[in-house]
Amino acid sequence: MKTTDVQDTVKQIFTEYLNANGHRKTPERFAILDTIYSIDGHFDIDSLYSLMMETKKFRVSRATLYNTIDLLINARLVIKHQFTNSSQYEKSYNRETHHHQICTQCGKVTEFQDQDLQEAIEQCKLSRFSQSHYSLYIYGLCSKCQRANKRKKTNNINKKEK
Amino acid sequence: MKTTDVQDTVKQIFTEYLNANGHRKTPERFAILDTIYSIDGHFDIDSLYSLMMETKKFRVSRATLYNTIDLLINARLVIKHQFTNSSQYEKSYNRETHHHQICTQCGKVTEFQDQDLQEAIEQCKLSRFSQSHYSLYIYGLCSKCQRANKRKKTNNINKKEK
DNA sequence: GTCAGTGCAAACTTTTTGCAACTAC
DNA sequence: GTAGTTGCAAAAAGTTTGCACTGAC
Repeated sequence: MKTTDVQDTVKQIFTEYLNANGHRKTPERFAILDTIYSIDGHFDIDSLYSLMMETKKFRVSRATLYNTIDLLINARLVIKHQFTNSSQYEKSYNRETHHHQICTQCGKVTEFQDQDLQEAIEQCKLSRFSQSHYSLYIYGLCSKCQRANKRKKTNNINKKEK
Repeated sequence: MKTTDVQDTVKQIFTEYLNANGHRKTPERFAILDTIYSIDGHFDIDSLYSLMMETKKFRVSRATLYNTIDLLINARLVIKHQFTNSSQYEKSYNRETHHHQICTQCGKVTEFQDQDLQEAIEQCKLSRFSQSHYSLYIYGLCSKCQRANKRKKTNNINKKEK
């Protein structure tokens, strides 16, 4: 599916969602949806705010961003993550399911895919619970930080570390 | 393993960790460790603070709670979660590996176990990344909220909902 | 005695809320 | 016209920081 097709489709899904729930179709809401679906990967409220100013010259308040993102989450067009203190978001329509690996040292978040794992999680039967979506976060050290630590350890050969 | 054994063991692990990293063994730190290992399930800073006042009559500042919990996370005795805006913690030594299911409506967090799933995740080979721990959060509706929604839908049979 | 650790309060960051002005319907 | 939305600013909530005092070593 081309990017433009996705943009159109999500716009349509959002329109239907707004109609179905008696919400208004304001220009702010569609500008936000559009910007979000132009972003690859994760973003937070602040970077979304800046990006809208830069690319669309469209100024919306942070309050509206929070409000609209809530609607988009309910419409299943956006997923919210909380790796750190501030929330991160990402578009969710027409994206491959993926998992996240997070470096506990530098905080870098990388995505990866694993078909088997994905199936195992989706197959997982939960009693009295209707599964809608999930997040798998794997914590550890990225290769860069591993190397950095190895260097540090060699330099401080006397200093015992856990 | 009995609870008292666990308490003793984690105290020993923490002592070793503090020694190895040149930190002091203050009474605050051990009181916090002790209280945390008396809690079943998740807790946040505020409830830990209250609990220490109630049960141990031990008053520590929030700043110290944050500091000490960071040490405990590094010592691998505590795990941090961020389901919501505020961080939640849980003891991690001698606990069965478990996953979390979170109700997107009422926010209730339940734990469950699944041996196959656990193995699938641990086996998962990540290129250039050394896995230390992981979190699997499954979102959906708990049975209570499912029933509540069903009732609501029947009452508003005319109001179309997504 | 020294310096890491503590308590406190202030600062900071992120998110929510109240309200007047605006606009989609 | 009216009620849902928006922007703004203030408030709230959670966490971090600076600093003087304390106590583990």
